[in-house]
Amino acid sequence: MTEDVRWLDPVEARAWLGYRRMSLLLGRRLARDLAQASGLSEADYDVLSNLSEAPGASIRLTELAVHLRWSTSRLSHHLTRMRQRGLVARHEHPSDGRGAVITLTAEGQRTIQEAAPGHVASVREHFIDLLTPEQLKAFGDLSWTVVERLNET
Amino acid sequence: MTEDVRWLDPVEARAWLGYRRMSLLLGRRLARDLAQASGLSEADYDVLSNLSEAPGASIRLTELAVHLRWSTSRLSHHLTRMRQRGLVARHEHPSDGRGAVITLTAEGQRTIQEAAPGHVASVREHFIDLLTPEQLKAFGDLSWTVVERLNET
DNA sequence: TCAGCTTAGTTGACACGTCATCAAAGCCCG
DNA sequence: CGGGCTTTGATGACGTGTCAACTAAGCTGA
Repeated sequence: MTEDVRWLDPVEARAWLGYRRMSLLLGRRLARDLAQASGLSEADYDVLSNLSEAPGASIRLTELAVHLRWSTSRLSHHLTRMRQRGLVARHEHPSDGRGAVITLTAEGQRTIQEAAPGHVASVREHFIDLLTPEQLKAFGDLSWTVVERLNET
Repeated sequence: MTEDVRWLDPVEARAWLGYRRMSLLLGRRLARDLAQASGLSEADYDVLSNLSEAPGASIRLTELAVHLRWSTSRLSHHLTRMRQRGLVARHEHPSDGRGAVITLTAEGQRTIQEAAPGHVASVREHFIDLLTPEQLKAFGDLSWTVVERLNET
């Protein structure tokens, strides 16, 4: 039982720790900004913005889950909470008796419209505007490489 | 009340969506791998590895929280759960009556040692080994730029 | 000394995400 | 048609992270 583990070299370790720390701090910060400004969580924001881009602000639950890369379980739980807050509504599907069609309520519509400018500003302040165009391009390439690999399995 | 929001241009939007998606998928995947291989969460792993690097595998709670960039509340909750599983122990501080000193138990020691090789392999498989040395360097620079900015406030 | 401020850590309530399990409806093929 | 397989979505249990409130101990200066 010999040790043949390839530990991370300094450059790799710096990148990995940088990722972990950025992820932790950036997520915390954006979540806080968003919650204080509009009472939404990042999850709420993602649901609402996806919904508002759907034709008719209306989408099948499973389809929304696919767009978000969420499990249907997660989405179902989350929609229950959002529905209780009046941000979304659930309707029966006209032809599929199992189906749930989700729509944006007027309040959900208003909430996302009011939240978006501040959220984009926050994303700019803490991420986008700190990077050069070259860095943004490189980061886009890199992140989608990782994502595509994860999508395979 | 005119709209002067600077929305994201295509390059920016690609980088931001790439980050969000990578964060979601990579976190989910690594958490799953780690949990299946060793029954640890990423949070557990971070606590144990920080603890094992501390002199005497022993550290003050607040100091550990600073290293991890966690709130003391989060750490206190988490240590309660980890202590119930026998991974860590809590002792009184010799000179500060308020103090909690955290140590790694033998089982915690063994668990982190067994978990580490697989976790590093997983990090390599889904992240590090997908990138060129230049990309790793660039990503390290970029992520620490973001982190340093977040540390300021 | 001791009153008031600060620091260490705990706790409870709540939102969140995962997994496993389930019921109901749709589908497909004999 | 009808029996099984699949798909949709809901649900309960559980571990996690946040915020606010709190206790207790240490510290500081009149």
